[in-house]
Amino acid sequence: MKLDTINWKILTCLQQNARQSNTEIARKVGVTSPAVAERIRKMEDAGVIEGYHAKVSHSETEHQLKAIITLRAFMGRLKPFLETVKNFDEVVNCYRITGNENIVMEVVLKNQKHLEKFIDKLITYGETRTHIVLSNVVENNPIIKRLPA
Amino acid sequence: MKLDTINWKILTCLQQNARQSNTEIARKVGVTSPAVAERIRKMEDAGVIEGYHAKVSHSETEHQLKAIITLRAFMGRLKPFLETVKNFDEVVNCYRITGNENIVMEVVLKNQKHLEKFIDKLITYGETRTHIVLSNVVENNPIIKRLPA
DNA sequence: GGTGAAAGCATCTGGTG
DNA sequence: CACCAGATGCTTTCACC
Repeated sequence: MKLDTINWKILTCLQQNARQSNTEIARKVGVTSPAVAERIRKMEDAGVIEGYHAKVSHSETEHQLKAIITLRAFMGRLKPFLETVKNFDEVVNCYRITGNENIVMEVVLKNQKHLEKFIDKLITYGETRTHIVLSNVVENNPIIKRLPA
Repeated sequence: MKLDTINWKILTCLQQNARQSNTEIARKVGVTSPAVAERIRKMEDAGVIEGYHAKVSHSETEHQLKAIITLRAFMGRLKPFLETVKNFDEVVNCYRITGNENIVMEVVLKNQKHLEKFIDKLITYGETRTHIVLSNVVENNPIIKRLPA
């Protein structure tokens, strides 16, 4: 799908605050609200916009620990893991990757005991490496129109 | 902040689709829409809800490559990196972590040439390890009310 | 937390370049 | 074909219970 300047501006608005009204976006972008509504609908249909999600604080919901865990799956244990990981509430994001490890996960946990229990759950699938997150340097950086690389 | 069952239901709704109306949430949760509006406002003020963001497709915006890159900073180069990384458009998420590496980043790129250029930008800050993302196994798994660990 | 009135917004229609 | 302008029906917001 072709994205012109107006669509990029709309995307920028929606990435900043998805809950603002079409009218407000219309004012910022310089068109009328029906035009914004139609453009948004088309971008949704084309798959450019994949959804709108509230970001919920981990710390405010008693998940004090965040960690990056990599997994190097044992022979024949990758497939079972891929099916099971969807049911792990602790896993916020999980990617299959190239390299020495097969999997990298971003997990949120309540405390050290919770982390220990979670690593115990992984131990049958492969060898893990855990990195505790100290701080978020960049968080959900919006995609903006960029010049060709 | 104390989160009761109604607030957890509202959070679940907003994590699924942040752009639905309060009235619609009110119907699903079983209270009136002004009650929903007030609960949302309080959760925003308390920092439980950190924001609402449209999820924009990487592939549909010509960013065909996704990668996880870890960085082991050279002596005295971590601080300069932390200040610079905010300006790298390619970096969607960046965490400071414990362990052998100091930094893990999630980056989106247009193609291999773009990846090469990006790694060249990192080379003055430290030693990098790049893992190409093959697939998203779990993506933005919502936080739901969970029993104590 | 509910109710009801007023303001604001989304959506549909017809009309224009 | 995309946009604008105006009318209708929801939604949000506020005062009050």
